[in-house]
Formats: sequence, structure tokens, C-alpha cells
Amino acid sequence: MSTRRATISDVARAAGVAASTASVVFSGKTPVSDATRQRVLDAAAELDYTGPDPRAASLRRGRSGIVGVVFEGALRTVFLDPVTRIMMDGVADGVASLGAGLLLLRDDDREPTLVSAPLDAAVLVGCNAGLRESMAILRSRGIPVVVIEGDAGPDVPQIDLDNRDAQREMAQHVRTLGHERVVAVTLPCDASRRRGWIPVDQQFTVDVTRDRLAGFRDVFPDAGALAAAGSSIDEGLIAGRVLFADPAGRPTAVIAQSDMLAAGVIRAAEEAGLRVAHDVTVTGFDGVSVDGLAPYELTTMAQPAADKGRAAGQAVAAMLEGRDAASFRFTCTFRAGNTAAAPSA
Amino acid sequence: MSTRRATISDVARAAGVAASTASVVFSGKTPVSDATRQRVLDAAAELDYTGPDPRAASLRRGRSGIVGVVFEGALRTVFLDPVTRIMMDGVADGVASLGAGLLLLRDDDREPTLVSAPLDAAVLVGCNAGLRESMAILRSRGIPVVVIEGDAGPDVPQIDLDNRDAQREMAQHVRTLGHERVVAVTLPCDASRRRGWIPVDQQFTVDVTRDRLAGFRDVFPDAGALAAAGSSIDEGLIAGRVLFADPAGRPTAVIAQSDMLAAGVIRAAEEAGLRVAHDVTVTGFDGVSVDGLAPYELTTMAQPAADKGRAAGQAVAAMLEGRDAASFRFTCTFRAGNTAAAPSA
DNA sequence: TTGTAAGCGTTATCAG
DNA sequence: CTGATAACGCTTACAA
Repeated sequence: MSTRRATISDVARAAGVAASTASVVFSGKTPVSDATRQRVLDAAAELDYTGPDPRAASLRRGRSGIVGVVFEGALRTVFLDPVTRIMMDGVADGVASLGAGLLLLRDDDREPTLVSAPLDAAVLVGCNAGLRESMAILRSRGIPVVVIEGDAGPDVPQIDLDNRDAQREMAQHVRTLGHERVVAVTLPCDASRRRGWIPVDQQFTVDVTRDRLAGFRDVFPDAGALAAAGSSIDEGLIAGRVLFADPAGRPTAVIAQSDMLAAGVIRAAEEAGLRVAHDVTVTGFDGVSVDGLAPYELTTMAQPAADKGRAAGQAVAAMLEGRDAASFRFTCTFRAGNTAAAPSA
Repeated sequence: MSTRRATISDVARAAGVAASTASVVFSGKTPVSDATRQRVLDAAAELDYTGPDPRAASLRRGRSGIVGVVFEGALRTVFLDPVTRIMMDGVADGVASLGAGLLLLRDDDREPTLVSAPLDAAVLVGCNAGLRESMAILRSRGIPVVVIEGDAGPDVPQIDLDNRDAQREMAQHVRTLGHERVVAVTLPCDASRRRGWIPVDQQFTVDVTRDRLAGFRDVFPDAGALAAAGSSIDEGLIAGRVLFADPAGRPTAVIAQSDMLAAGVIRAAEEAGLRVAHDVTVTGFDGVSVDGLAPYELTTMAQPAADKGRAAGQAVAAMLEGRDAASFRFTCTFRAGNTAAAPSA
């Protein structure tokens, strides 16, 4: 009912002790006599005081208990993209020892930003566009950072994937099967997310796309690559329709840069009356299970998404505890499904 | 290189202006002459000052720009449970207008808690255990709260689902099909998450479980109900194995309280050599697509999870902007699949 | 064990 | 348009 919320000084005054004493009653940092503690607690109850204001405490302590997880693009991908989701689960696990909350942020100018959020540490996820700039800001703030799948410079711990090697392995598998008319369906090349055939002089701001494409090109240097506007079944469908529009010139194998894209390509193949594996080979990347794809099991490169996230979380925890955090590179493993086969004569 | 990070006063001093002037240069709240602004900006660049410390700013302003989303149990459920995921996507959407960040928190004593996190507002998701207590804390802090699927008292906006009605509708459907030996497989009853047959005098701290069970009992007052320890395929499998262990006494229909549980029950049915629909009817709840369930399509009650989240987010935004936020109850819709049929003679 | 004092870094207010 | 001042609410040496 009072006009103003009670502060610790109010409580202290009511209890007849100093504010500092009331403070330690709540923090427990220093022994306090039972009698005093009780008086303080009673006063607090009386005044409806529920404990120190976190804002003031964090200013004073210099810690907020918040770890930022920064994404490129819309926040919804966090919840909708299966790989990101699994990775986030790992991050949550990795920072568990810190008891920190995860603050979801995006890599743009919308609030809250890296600049305006009270972070103890940050995990940058696949942020490539403004990465350097973000890093500079965080560094000058003295906020420890870990980067997942992005190049942030020498002294920033990075959690990486062997994207190029993995995609090369898959491409080799496809070539070994005997395919020659092969096309890649890629993730977006840059923030514009433009769909279409990728020109040879394409600039990439998305490292994952660039690296997986490089692995593909290691095996099929002259093959075409069609960029999608995102990693979804719908995008894969759109790309697939382009590929299968001309029955004569269609590829015998499609190497997609994500399982979601591959699933869409498969759908397009079905639309076009093609039998997957028999008429056209389709491979994925990530190793997440895609819903509703039965009876197909994607032939794909499985990545340890949860481990990646966990490693990032643990790295952040280490840095916050003053320990060193090392970079780490994870490896994908080939997973055979039933969507790849030798081309039909 | 300096021993201490630069503050706005340092910048102001270097620029030869007052701290308050430097402040407005960064906040833009008051007109500043171009010359002054430039001097301040130059000084800031020189000192490697990247802007006001968010902790100090939020103490001063009384706003942190952070909305807490509080879950009961482990944070990983946020990323692993499909309903929660979809709902979170809605929440993110709903608070978008605020420019606030979402801080993922858990409803327990680990840091950061409701007490120690710098929140402007909070969304409590399915928190029933410590709900009252949490509410009391938040209220005395003057932090607006919205509760999703939980009863927090009269003057707290709640986003609800017609759980009882919906489950009753499903139960009626099953009865109409002709089933008599029917069993419910439920979500956990309380924080203990004990598995097993639910006694008549069971106390529920999880409203969802209680309400859906009530709807079931409206139609099958004397039927048994088997509690699972969570909402997952594995838990459904465990429950299903119990139900189908005795071929003689097995139910002809199983009404599960979530799609994940239903998927597990279906798996158990397959294990037991039963044909779903033909030998045993299995129904779900939620209307999320469960991976790998083909060729089955669950007969289920679909809930508008994203809408629920969005409504919560918008309610929070409204309260923060000083407007009133109303409670809202969403309705589930029956969705026919191929997992329910009349009992075989 | 308790109290004193000195900030933490910012920004709202109001006068100039 | 700029500056002085006074909080914001708390914590932590250090002194008593």
C-alpha cells in the first residue's frame, strides 16, 4: 500500500540494524547472530521486502548471472530449427554449473542488443555478418565470448564442425556410387538469403554454407549449386522443383546442406514422379530426424549438435570462473539411409 | 590496457563535458549540438567506451529490458518438448513489440531465480509447484506476471486451455466408438513425478494433469489412470508396457494426455504384437507431429500452442506498457487420425 | 558480530 | 543546449 517499495535500508531501519547487516542476512556472506537475523527477517516480512533488488546487486557485484546466446536472424529459429534446438539443449546443459540464465538475443539492432543487455558472457551462434563488430563490442566490455561455427579471430574460443571434410566425404560417397550429374542445394550465402544458382564469384558471409560447398566442390568442381533462403522443408521443396522441372536435364543426385532441405527435395522428387534412391539420390546434412519422411531414412552426415552446445556452455562457464577455454572442433559421421543409390542405367 | 574500464564520466571528462551531457549523447533523449556530440563520440572511441553499462542503466531506469520465462523443471524441456517449443515461438513473437529479451529460467532454487534475476516481467509456464510462492515474490517486487496453464489467483492474467472439456470430448469419442475397457496415461501428478496407477485420493499439483484427467473421468468415472514421469515417447513406452503386459486384462483403448505419451504407447502396442486401431485404440493430446510415427496419424486434440504463447507475450507487453491484460482461454480441436477405431469383437 | 563509509555507473531533474 | 546534483539500491572493506 505504501507509495514506494521497501529497500534494504528500510528493512534495516525497521530492524534497528545497519543496512550492511541486513545485506549480509540476505547474502549469507558473513555470520550474523540468530537474534539479529530474525529481527531483520521479521522486519522484511513486515515491510513485504523479498530480497535485494537484482539490478542494484548486479551493478554492485558486476555480475548479472546472465549468459547471452546470440543468433543470426529471427529468434524463432531457436525454437523451430532442429539443429539449433538440440544445440541449445547442450548449451543449457553446459552452463548449468554456473546457474546462469540464458538470454536469447539476435544479431541485429533490435533491442535488447549485445550493447544493452546485462551479460556476464555470450555465446555467438553462427553469426557471421556482424561478427567482428559484435566481438569488438563484447571485448571492450570485457565480456567473455565463445563462438559456435564462426571465425572470430585467434584468441576467441570457437566450437567448430568439420563442415568441409564432412561434405567432401558425402560427395565422395555419391561419386563412388557413380553419379556425375550432381547438384548441391545450399543454405543461404549471406544475409540477403537470395535463392538461386550460386555464381562462381559468390561472396559468402555464412561460413557454414561456404565450407560445406567447398567440400562439395572438392569432389564435383564444376557442379551447380542452388542456394535456398533458409533451412526448411519448404525451401528444399522450392529448390527441388527447380531441379526437377526439366526431366531431361535433371541431376541424378542432389546433395543438400541440411536434412530439412533434403526432405524438401525428396518431396519435390515425389511430386515429379521420381523414386528417391532409384531415380534420384538425395543426401542431407545434420543427422536430425525429419518428421514425416518415412519410409525414407536420409543418407546424411550426422553432427553432434548437443555436444557442440555443451562444449560452448562449458567454455563459457570456464571463462567466467577464470579458467582458460579451448577451441574445439567436432566431427560429423556418415550415416547411411535409404535415399542414396547408384544411378539407374 | 588501462587497469579499469572507461566509464561515462571518463568519457565526459576527456570530452570536456559533464557526465550528464555524455549520457544524453548516448541515449538521445535530449537534443545535443553536433559539435558536442562529436567530441563525446570521439572521446568514447579514444577510450574504447562502447556505451553505458546496462547494469547501471537498468538500476537507474528501473527497467532491464528482460522478460523471464519460467519453467518448471529442467531448461532442456524448453528445447525438447514440442509443445513448449512451439509455445515459446509464440511468446517470442508476442513480446517482439517490447524489444525485450527472453530470459529462460527454471522454477527452482538454483540461480538465477525469480528473486535474483533482473526481470521487467515474467511468464510462468505450467509452474504449479511453487506457483503461489513465486507469485508472491514477483508481486511484492511489482513485477507483472502472466501465467500459462496454471492457477495463480484472481488478478493475474492467465492463458489457459480447455483441458477438461477437450479431454472429455476425446473420451466421449472413444466411448462412442464402443470402448469400455479404457485407461488413461497421464502426465506427472506432482513434482515427485512418480510413475504408477493414480489412487482416487491423489493430490495434484500439476493442473494440466488434473484437468485432463477430470475430463477423462467425466466419461469413464471408474477407469484406471497410469501416471508417467514426463511427456516423452520413452515414458509412453514404459506405461504402455505395463498396460499390455497382461493380454487378458489389457484395455481396448488408451487415452494419453500427450502426443508424445501416445506415441510411446503405440510403440508398446507394436511390441506386444497389437495392431493399433484394430486391436487397441490410442489417442493423444496436443496435436504436435511426432517423429517416426508413420504410418500412424494420431487421433488427438490439437491445441493452439503458438497462439497461447503469443497471447502470453502480448499480455506481458500490455502490462509493461501500463495497459490491462486480460486472461484468455484457448480451445482445443478434435483431430481425427488413424489410431482410433471401434473395438474388435 | 555489527556499523561506517565509500562507492558501483548511470540518468532524471532542473536551473542556467 | 549544457551542467550540477542527487539519487537508483546495494555490497564490501575496514573499523569498532
